[in-house]
Amino acid sequence: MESRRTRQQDAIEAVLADAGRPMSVQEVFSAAAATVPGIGLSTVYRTIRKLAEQGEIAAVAVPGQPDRYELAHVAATHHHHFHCTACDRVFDIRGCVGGLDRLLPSGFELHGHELTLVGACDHCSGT
Amino acid sequence: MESRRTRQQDAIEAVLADAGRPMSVQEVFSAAAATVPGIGLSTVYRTIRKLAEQGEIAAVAVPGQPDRYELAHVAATHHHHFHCTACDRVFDIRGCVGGLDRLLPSGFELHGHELTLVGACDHCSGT
DNA sequence: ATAGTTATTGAGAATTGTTGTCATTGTGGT
DNA sequence: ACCACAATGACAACAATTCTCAATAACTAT
Repeated sequence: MESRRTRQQDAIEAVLADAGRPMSVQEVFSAAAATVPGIGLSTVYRTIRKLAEQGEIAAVAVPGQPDRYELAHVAATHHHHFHCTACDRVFDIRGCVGGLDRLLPSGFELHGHELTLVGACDHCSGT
Repeated sequence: MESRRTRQQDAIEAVLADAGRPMSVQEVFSAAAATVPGIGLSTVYRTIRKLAEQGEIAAVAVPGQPDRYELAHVAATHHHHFHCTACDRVFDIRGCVGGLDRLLPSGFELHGHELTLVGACDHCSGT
């Protein structure tokens, strides 16, 4: 055999699929524990790392915080992120910026890009 | 007194000023040790954290890696970053994208943004 | 179904990155 | 030159992640 499907893996992928926003390992762990009580943190780390290596999920970095992860097919539907500095949550945003090639120094090869808007979300803004 | 200027702090700020690209704490530590032998890693962490809190330097996040830091006056000269996935270095890129407001969901407040291009640098690209 | 093989798990040890503690040092005011 | 105390450096403590390994459970072939 090469690979075995398990309850744990299904739960983790389901959590990421239902999330709608990038989640930290801890968040995935908590959510997955609801479906599979007693699931180990190691398993969540292991599975997320494997999925990331296989390109099934993408990592989203926020300064001073652990990475968040989201399904790659979501990431592929080109979009970006909004980081609320008040509640520290990250939201997905649709739409994209163009004309990035003109920013590229010569000799550099562009494979992708990541845009993060920073501010306050609807819940946290005074508005 | 409120604050005392020291050799260590000067060295750390000098390193960041001369760098020309965002540097990790370890990189700053190594570079500063050339000027101030025996400088402590704690001091570098402490100083960088203080500078970040004061807004003198800005943190740049890269998935799966420790944050990098760069002088805020550089960050203020609006620019963005290029992350070479081959050598894992981060470069500053001049220029900026506009029209971000149209990406913003209603109720959200935009304070800033961070764009990271991903690919291979001139040194690592096959070109 | 049943049993055998082995990929996967969960618990905890080990690593790595970062912050906290505290006696000692050295800056800046007098 | 002296003094008060902010800053340092060594190391402990903590946090996030990876590694290790015996026990478990998914798949295969009977």
